Amino acid sequence: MDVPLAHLDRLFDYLVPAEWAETAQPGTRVRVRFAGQLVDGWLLERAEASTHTGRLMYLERLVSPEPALTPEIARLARAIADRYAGSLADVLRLAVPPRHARVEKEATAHQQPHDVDADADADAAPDDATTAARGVGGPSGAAAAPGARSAPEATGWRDYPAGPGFLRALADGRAPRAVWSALAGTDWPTRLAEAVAATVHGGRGAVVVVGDARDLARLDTALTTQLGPGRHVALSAALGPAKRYRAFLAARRGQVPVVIGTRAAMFAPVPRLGLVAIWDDGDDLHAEPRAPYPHAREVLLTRAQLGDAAALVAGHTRTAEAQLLLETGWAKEIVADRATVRRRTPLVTPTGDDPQLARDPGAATARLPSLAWEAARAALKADTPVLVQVPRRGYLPSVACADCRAPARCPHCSGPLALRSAGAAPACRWCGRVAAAYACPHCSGRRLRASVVGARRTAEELGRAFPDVPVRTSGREGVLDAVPGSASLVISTPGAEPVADGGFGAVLLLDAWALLTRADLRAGEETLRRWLTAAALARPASAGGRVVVVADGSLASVQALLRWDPGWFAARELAERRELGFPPAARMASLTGLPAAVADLLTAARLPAEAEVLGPVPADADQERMLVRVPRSRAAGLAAALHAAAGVRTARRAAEPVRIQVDPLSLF
DNA sequence: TCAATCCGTATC
DNA sequence: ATACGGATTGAC
Repeated sequence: MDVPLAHLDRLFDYLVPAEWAETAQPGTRVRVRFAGQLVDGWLLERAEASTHTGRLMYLERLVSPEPALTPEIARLARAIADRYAGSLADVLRLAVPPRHARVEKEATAHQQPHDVDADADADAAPDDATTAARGVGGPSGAAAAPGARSAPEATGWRDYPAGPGFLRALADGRAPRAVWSALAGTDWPTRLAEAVAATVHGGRGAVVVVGDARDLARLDTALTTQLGPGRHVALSAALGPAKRYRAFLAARRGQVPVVIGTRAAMFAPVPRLGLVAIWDDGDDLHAEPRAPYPHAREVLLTRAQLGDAAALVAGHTRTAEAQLLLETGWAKEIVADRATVRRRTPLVTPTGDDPQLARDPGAATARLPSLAWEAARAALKADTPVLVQVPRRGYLPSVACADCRAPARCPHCSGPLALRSAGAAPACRWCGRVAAAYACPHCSGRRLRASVVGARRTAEELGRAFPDVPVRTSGREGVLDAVPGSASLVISTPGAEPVADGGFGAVLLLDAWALLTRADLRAGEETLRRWLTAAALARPASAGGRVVVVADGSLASVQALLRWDPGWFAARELAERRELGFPPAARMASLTGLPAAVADLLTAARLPAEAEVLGPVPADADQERMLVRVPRSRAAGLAAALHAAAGVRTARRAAEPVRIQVDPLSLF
């Protein structure tokens, strides 16, 4: 029932008019009269009789006989609603794209026998399914359709001792679960495509989720190579309603065994799901911003669990959540041995942003320590491109002492000082106090400089330093996909780094301090993720690849980068979160709303005995935020209690909403 | 004692 | 939003 009220999050019985006795199947969309109004709903089950004692109403309308909601996804949606203290209706809105009647009709044509004329609208590929398969789960379903290529030799997985075994298990129809730490320079789209191909070869389907459109395009290409055309569809919110529903239907109807996409694809139905995979699960794009705010990794892992499918959590880095999967024994790691890691990784060197280096005559610009400058010069001289990672524009520029370069910290709370606008006095990003008369505690200097400057300015400075070299930028406006393997400077914000033909000769990671001082539980993890993602684009050390990170070498994130050991960092991170009682070691929920409303919800909630209520934490405007923490063993109880309490409030018509987020991405 | 009205609550 | 049941009120 498409009503947002928490206390109505349950099933309601209706009579099915005789004329729809056959067509009104589970999974179809219906319209019903509910409390006097016409509302949309899903037909979830057919039954002989109802336990409802009151009078039953008839279905008002069968919107379409298309069973868009499969039993697997219905069950998954209920599980995700329960996990995130949300309503089934909210999850279903995320899970099933809006119906597009014309697409539904036109796509029916594709199910007619012999209607496999791919040329009719070849430009729509790969959205269009063109295989001969009909129906889901039949003995000659799409996954085993004739014409499937034999499983390709997935040699790239041999770099990892557990890799070939994982692929064999996929092909054999088993359900292995793994956390994969991809090697630097690896062609990860091809590795993922190989895993998918092995699954498809074994007669099953797969769902793969990546963070953004660029990653999706790369995976799309790799899959077409591995599986041939027409064996998969790409789903993303960017497609637009018609294409999106067409791709969705192709998967739902079993015309393709594989769905790839951004998080919009995490609920995509595929016939006989055999594998779910997520690339770069630390990317915050995987967190759904709409209620109940499910994370793609959690949705996919729940699917694997419920459907007895294999799972692959992949990335250059490793999140604390992935580490927890390993430490609980739920998944096994796929990592290369140390010798292979060393052979594939660039040489990583930290360099402090200290005054000695800055005064070095070799340092041609104020921002670039000499070591970074040397690495760039050497790479350009070898006619290889240089990648410079700079913080995204729009970040508040943090400030440092202009004399000794020590980060300027708030005298009251030690938070980072930032310039809100040029010329204004710096203010603390944590407590908001304005530091009007700042004096550096190290050298008593009174002058401050912005330690984070926009990408444009960096590009200008570097361009001046290397006048004969082309400078390209990749960022918000204008993302580069790839650059040639010849000498050039590429200035990029995190996440927008292009790949370079043959790899970058040098990668410079600037302004680490801006990333590391973010007031966030995940700051360290996120910093390492961005560094490894950029550094993985460099050539191996043996081919001259160098990475210079402008940060203090004693920091854990820097250490992890130097050693190229994301597993070590993740274990450390998880241990720390265990100690502090933070997710994923504990389960947390945040409640955001007007103080009275939040208090009201907490009063109504019958929280598990172990629950701790923390806060309030500052939130927007007049809102406040409370955190509730329970041990992982009480996670289900916490979600149930919060959902029930939300139900009590909606039943009472409490006007002021409270946003409930389980495992919110940021806690502070 | 009974009907008209009000209020809270469920919504098949 | 609307409909229903139970409680409340006021008139006989």
